[in-house]
Amino acid sequence: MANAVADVALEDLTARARIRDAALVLFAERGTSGATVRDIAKAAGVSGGLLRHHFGPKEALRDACDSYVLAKLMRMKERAVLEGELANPAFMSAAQPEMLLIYRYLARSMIDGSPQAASMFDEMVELGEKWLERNDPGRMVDPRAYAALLVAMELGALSLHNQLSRALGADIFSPEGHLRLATAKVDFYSKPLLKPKLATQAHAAIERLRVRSPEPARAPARHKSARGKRSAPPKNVP
Amino acid sequence: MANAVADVALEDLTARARIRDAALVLFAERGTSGATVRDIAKAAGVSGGLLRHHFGPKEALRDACDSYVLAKLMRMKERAVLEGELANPAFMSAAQPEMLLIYRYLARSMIDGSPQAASMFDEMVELGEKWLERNDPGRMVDPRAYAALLVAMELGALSLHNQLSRALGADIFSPEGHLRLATAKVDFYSKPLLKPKLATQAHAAIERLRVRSPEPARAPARHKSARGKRSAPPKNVP
DNA sequence: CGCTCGGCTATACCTATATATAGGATACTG
DNA sequence: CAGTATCCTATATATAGGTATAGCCGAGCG
Repeated sequence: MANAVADVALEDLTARARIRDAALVLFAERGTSGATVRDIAKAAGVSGGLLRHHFGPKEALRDACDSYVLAKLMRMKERAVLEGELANPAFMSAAQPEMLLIYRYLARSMIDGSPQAASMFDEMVELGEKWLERNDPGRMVDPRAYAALLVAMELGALSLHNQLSRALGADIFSPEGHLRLATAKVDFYSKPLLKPKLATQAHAAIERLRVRSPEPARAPARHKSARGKRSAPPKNVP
Repeated sequence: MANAVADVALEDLTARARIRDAALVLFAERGTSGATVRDIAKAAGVSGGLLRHHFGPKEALRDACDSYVLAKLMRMKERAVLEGELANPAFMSAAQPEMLLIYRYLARSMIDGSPQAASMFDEMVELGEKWLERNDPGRMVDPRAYAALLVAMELGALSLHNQLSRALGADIFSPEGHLRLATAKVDFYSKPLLKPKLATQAHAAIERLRVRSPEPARAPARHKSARGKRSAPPKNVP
């Protein structure tokens, strides 16, 4: 558990800070419902009562963690305003270990879905959209959606760090695994999977769907699901 | 609540199937620890005892869901072998509503992390890697890592569907939201964020990090992080 | 009819967990 | 030194939730 930061060092020596740090770790690892206050207290080396004394009910502890992470992100944001860190594959290199924890917590809380997590997500989307508009004005057909997708994918991949690490054979938070992932990220962000021709085809296909009755695959009213080239008729499989 | 599929209609009328379907939904929504057997039983309209009668302990129910989803995916795989669905932004259009549920369950179980989820993830990575090798042989420097990242990002974005939907102002599983997301995906997969020059720079930077003893880019001399009982191996790196 | 058997409910546990309170120890202040 | 405010532990309480069991009921079958 990383102690927080130098400039709040004094407070971070307190039990309160230890509790918060332990909560960050366990919430990040197991989620809100998976982490128990007892385990958090034990991890922080204090009694459950003290935890309650400082933070009150579990949800309040959770909120405190959210606020802490939010503040951290704000500080980080002002340090590298709109530098395009989202798309910079080296941005994780720059992060201190405590920042990795922050990001893991962030990714997890996005899934659990607290109100603060929602606003953090939106904040990041906003940031990404502005960055897009500044660096590539008008290149994407829907910058907002693009930014949202970008953030969701980055955070989503992060929240799957366990699977990712196993598939890669190295913890993506270790130097080795991280470098390997960074390489893949550069490829990912520089070599388009869809070639222009395919892309225009795809856009056209989407446009066709958009114009048509916006009833994608669901059963259209009365008739059987006639549409769709692969409406699988009753095959009999157990 | 989508009943499973037409082609197993008979079995799906049974309470056992209703329980399984309800479990799929609740596990997908709240995760393993967040969903209670009581809630699942209530959602299925049966008693808790019957649930236990059919599936035994909670973990076994969870396993049954995993197996079910795995089987579904296998069937889907054989239907569209290596068709590149991962990278095909329209692949979700083709999916029936029940498939959406399957994917949501999949994404969630990746985070909770059962053994079966792990093998499913690996399977998808394998699939993606083969597809890469077939369609763009030798284009990516590390196809394995690339495929893993791709899968993690796709599934990760899916697992953040709540945030994504809110940021977009439309449920990404609704026709409207889905189309908007599909458009963004086409852009995402066709318009590289990193231009070639930047990409080579980034690759070079990573290479430098790889040879050197990994030293974080901006590591301001920080005084003792001594208190941490973190394992103190030679390389102190993010 | 009387029997069993599988699907099903109701209910009884018992542990884990969140919540709450009482009281001890320590430091700081007058 | 007395007092008190803060930090802290130990313990109690209520509830939730996973587990387990006893028994009902309707269908098939001799």
